[in-house]
Amino acid sequence: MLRISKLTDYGTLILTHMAGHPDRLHSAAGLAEALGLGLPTVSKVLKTLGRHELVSSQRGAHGGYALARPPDRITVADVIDALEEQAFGLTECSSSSGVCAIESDCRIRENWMRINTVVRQALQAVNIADMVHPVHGAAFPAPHTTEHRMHGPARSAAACLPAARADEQEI
Amino acid sequence: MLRISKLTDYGTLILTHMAGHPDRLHSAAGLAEALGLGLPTVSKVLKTLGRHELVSSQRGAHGGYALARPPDRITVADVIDALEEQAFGLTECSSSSGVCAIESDCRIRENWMRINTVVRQALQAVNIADMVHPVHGAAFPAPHTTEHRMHGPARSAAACLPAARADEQEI
DNA sequence: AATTAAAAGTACCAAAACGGTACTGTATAG
DNA sequence: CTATACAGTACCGTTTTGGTACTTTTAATT
Repeated sequence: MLRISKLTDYGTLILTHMAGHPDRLHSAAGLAEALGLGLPTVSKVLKTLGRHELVSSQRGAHGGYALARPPDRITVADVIDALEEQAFGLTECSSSSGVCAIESDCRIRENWMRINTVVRQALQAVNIADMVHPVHGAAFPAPHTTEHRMHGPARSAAACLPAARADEQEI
Repeated sequence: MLRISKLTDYGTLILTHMAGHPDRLHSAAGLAEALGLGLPTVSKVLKTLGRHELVSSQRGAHGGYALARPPDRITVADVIDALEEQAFGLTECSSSSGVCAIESDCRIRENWMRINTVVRQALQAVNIADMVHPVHGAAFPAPHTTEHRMHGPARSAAACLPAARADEQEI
């Protein structure tokens, strides 16, 4: 679908919130309350982010989470990498051998790799610190677009979109 | 998951094949055979592509499909737009009103819109004609990357990837 | 006109992914 | 030693996805 999962959206939301208050430690419960998300969900996201070393955790009473690095060193691509992995370590493609040999069209793969690289670079260019400040200048690359059919993450973003077809969240 | 759906992968595969033989009309059956895909699947993809005016169709005996425009005017973004739509015209976000009001964090939405724009531009920069020719020069923008963990579409692309974690297909 | 080739439309179903929740375990502060 | 808060695992309902079948419409050929 080329959409971003809700979990990823929550992740950016959470990290952005934490980046806005770098001083204190954030408990999962506190974040859940502040952002209007379910505690188990926030917990799950934070655990995953911790596993990928985007946040550090302090257990026990008065524990909580903090950003593992300065927010300008956590990119959107990092968040996606952490939260989109979900499951499967290898797939039918590597097991069921090559059915694609037909017609030598497999150079398309090379092209997709290029495309992915490009997209990835776009995502790497945006970091959490950028997200904290409302977009003002030309902070992001290439601002002028003609047709920007937007979409919007799930709760945070999409919840307040204008109208029909507002979801979809396709990039 | 930020992955591309198989249908979209098939779409680029089909269009690329057609672009390689611009002379003749292509029947769904012929394409299915040439690319090693199921006829119903190819049929479905072509119908959708037709609905979005990326291919034109000629019905009846000796009918078939042809590109609706020169391959260099069909971008990957076009293909994605056509094939990723699948279903839902509006979603919970527009119906269940705003739960996101909490904490004013909704400026994140604006940032996501920016990000999406950037990604979209990357996808708009690649067209079907680019896919026909094996990547040679710096045809695509920004080639040099450090970490390009690839993945790969489903049959065409991914089917011949190296090893573990080869799927995922995340962009 | 009949037949045949081929696209168009609709509907359906199994499998997988997503999103969310619960439960149990472990560490730390007071 | 108790309350707090993170860690891990497992589960389940819902939605998407991918694929198939069946019927209808259009056009060429004989």
